[in-house]
Order: sequence, then C-alpha cells, then structure tokens
Amino acid sequence: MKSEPESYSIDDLKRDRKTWWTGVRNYQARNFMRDDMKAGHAVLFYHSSGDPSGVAGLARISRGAQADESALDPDDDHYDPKALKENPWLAVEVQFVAKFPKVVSLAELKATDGLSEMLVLKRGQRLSIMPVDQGHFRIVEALGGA
DNA sequence: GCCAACGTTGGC
DNA sequence: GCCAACGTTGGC
Repeated sequence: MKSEPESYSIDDLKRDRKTWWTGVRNYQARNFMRDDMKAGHAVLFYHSSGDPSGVAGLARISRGAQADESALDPDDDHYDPKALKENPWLAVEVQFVAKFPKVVSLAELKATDGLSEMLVLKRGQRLSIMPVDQGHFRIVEALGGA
C-alpha cells in the first residue's frame, strides 16, 4: 500500500495504531481491497515521493473492505461527486505492525535478486494498492530488518 | 519541473 | 465504440 509520507507516513500509522485507508479512487485498487484484502493479511507500507521512496515498514489488514464514506463528503479531499451509494468506493482498516529501521529504498529493491518480478518495480505501475507475492514479501521483510 | 505511463471523460 | 484531450501518479 502506497502513501506519500507528507500525506500519511508510517510514523502517522504508528501513532494512530490503526487507520481506515480511505481515498482510493481507482477501480483496480478498489477491487484488490474488495476481493483480496482480508483481516489478518500482511501489508508492505510504501512511501512514494519519499526521501527515499521505498518500503517504510509493515502493517496488517485489521478489517476488510467497507464503504468509504469520504467519497460522499463534499468537504473531503477525495470527494467524488459521481460516487454512488449502490456502488461505493471502499476502504480497509490498516493496523501498524513495524517501522523498518531504515526505508528499503526503491533502488535497493531494484538491486535485489528475486524481486525483478515484483509488481511495484514493473514499468508503468502506478496503482496505490497492489498484491505482493509471498516470496517477495519475505525478501523485503528481511531487507527491512524489523 | 519534466515526462512517461497510465486512467477518465466526453464529443462524435 | 473510437479516440483526443485532459488529469494523475510518481520517479527522476
């Protein structure tokens, strides 16, 4: 799961302990939340446009997808005037697990054997949420040293 | 700030 | 359904 640290960082999640991951307005990302992200699943927390960009820590899905009410709130940054109650945007609840001592940078990910097929490293991949292979997850977790 | 690689919108 | 224009993401 990607977030710009200036917007919401691993430190913010550590402070909050858990948070509803609202504001996702991409259908593919929404479908990942709906179909593939269940309570208990492990998450890599990625800082995009960070210094450096990379995986900043670990989290866990604490509650599966529910309607993201922020889409219906005109005062919310991610308000979607076309959002429908019958076909809502979704959010999952994410729980803090660990902050890596040092961000596993994008450059480090690219340089690591066994991660070449990781989706976040694929060309043109901009989704804010994507599935991670179990093998890739273990490698990144080990690099993070948490 | 630049720009590639998208996704979305809307005219036709 | 096509596709040009536009908006967004995110690395650099």
